[in-house]
Amino acid sequence: MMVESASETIRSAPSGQNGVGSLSGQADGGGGGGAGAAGTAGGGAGRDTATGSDSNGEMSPAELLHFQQQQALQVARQFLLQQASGLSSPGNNDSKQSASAVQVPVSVAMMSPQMLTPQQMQQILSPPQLQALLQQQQALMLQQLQEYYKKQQEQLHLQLLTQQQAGKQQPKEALGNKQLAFQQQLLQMQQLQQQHLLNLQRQGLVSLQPNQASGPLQTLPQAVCPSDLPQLWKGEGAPGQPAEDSVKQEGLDLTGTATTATSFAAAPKVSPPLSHHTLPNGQPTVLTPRRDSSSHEETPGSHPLYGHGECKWPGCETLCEDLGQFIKHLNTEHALDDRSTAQCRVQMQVVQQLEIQLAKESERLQAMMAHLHMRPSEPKPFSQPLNRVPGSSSFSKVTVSAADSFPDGLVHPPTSAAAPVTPLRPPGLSSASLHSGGPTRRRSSDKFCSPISSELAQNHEFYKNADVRPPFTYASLIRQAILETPDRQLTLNEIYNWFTRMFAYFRRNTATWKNAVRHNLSLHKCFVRVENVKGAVWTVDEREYQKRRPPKMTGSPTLVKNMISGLSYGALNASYQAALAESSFPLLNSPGMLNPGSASSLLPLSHDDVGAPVEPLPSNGSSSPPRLSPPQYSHQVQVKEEPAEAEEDRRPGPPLGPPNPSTSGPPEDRDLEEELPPGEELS
DNA sequence: GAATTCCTAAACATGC
DNA sequence: AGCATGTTTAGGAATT
Repeated sequence: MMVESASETIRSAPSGQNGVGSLSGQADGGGGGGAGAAGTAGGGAGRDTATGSDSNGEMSPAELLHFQQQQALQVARQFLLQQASGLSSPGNNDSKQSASAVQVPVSVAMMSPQMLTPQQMQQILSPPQLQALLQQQQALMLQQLQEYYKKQQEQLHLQLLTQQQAGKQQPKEALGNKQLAFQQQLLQMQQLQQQHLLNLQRQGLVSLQPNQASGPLQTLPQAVCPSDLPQLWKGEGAPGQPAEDSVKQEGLDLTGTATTATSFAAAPKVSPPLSHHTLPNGQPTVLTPRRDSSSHEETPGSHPLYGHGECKWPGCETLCEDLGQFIKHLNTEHALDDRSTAQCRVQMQVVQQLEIQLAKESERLQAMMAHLHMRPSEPKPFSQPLNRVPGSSSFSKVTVSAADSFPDGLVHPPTSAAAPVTPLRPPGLSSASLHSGGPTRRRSSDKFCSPISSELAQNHEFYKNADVRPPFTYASLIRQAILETPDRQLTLNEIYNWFTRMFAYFRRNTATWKNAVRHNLSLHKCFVRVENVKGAVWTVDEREYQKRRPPKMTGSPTLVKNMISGLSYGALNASYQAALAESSFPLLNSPGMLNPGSASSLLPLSHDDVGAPVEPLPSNGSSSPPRLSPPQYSHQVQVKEEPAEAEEDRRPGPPLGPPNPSTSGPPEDRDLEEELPPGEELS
């Protein structure tokens, strides 16, 4: 009877899982995105008319972003095609051909609505290739724009001077407008760069790409918001419409353009780091083309912006009978003007978004593969993007450790009783399984409390950022939390904090797991409540904890099997959900599961990710953390082996700990623990 | 099928 | 009253 009502509430509670809810919410957004895709066609169809541009302008930011992302995907797709066919094509191509080959994707982005999924893309195209392409495109466009703006600035300056001297009646306004437009361009460009930088920062890219990040962009204070984009597109939606109009509309908030100009003038610094990349086909990056028309005019028989009798300029599908006509069209309609540059700018952002997305997905994929024991046949392709994107280091961390531990399977050799898992043990997860959620079982590591510390150490970043349920029992987690502190005692609230700090999973459904924590604290004898100066604290009675560990399961094949399968599914499920969410609406879902505390965690993470793989950093790592600082230390303890972890379990008191806990901590507890260590399963 | 473990939910008590 | 903290009970699920 009571069960009924209880089960009802239970049902309602879990079903309200935030993650799912948000995901579905975003899925709805995806529907909107689909509409945005439809808007692609609509925009293309209506492009000929001014109303078409207006309809474009009606797209919501979300739709627009989705739309742009689709464009970006097409970019990659196009590039794939080129890679597959174009590169091996007749030898009539010279470097120019390769140059144009690079530009094709950009310009063809709007072409076909159907496209490859990011996953498909990644399967075919190696991330470094795609990345090189994207970066090169950015560099190209950036450089073009920069040169253009420079010239414009000079011209404007000259004009301004001459006009001021000659007389100022009617030209004043026009000039003002133009200057305004120019300044607007600069500002927008700057904002775009800024946004890119922010994106990178959010993803942790910056820390690993000091070259790019060290540009003048950092000094820019404000970022462009997605809502700016519709305006942008609106402005360029109507080919015939002077771009100035669109610029005028938004020219009001122009301020401080002087600094804008100067900062922008320094922008070229951004491109050099990019320009060193070579094309996937080995051709060096082309830096010279200043206007697409000139650089392509010599292209024999084809033009990257021309295909199927249509102009492939984004948003333009003008029919051109032959190449000559197209060239004319290109020079007239898509000359180097505000509109074209604006379009270029948008495209640039699309590419940037794609780049970020690609990095994310690559990480995710590798994490998935790591969990599934599908060792990437070619780790190399992923290594680069991964290095570039330490941001979501949760995955890169797993990835890295996976790569390290896979070859030998010894990095984290089965410690103690958990040994049987060896053959199938997931790289980053030494002995436990992941659960996507719910009451599913089984938290293996509880049986072998020792592994949990190393487990956590190894996958600290993963658990911290991925919304994946840790494979440990509440009891073991609580114990771990307590033992991690120098004095091995925590208040309830501190335990809570430890949970939320260490596991993204516990950042939601707080009522549930907090209740469980309290329940466990009360239920298990191994947790002893001690009245302390600061109130009640909880300690671990190690003897009791050992006692309650049944010696079973040490080699149970079935359990191990279940464990593994559970892991695979759990990890896959969680990652997949996250991937779905993010891949579908990367621009829309920000605060998602990977983000909690992102700002605070990103910086150290990126750094760690770089060093983690090789860093031995054996014993001190997990045991030395000063109070309340586990996040900084733990995941580096990569190679910590059974002795280390056993030791840690035995005496979680860090090196620096012994002095104070010996006196401050609950005496009885300490005694117990120090006498007990031999009982650890390391035997 | 029983025993055990773990998880989740909930009711209740207590103190601030 | 509201909240945090503890305690206890109950039931479901998985495993042995």
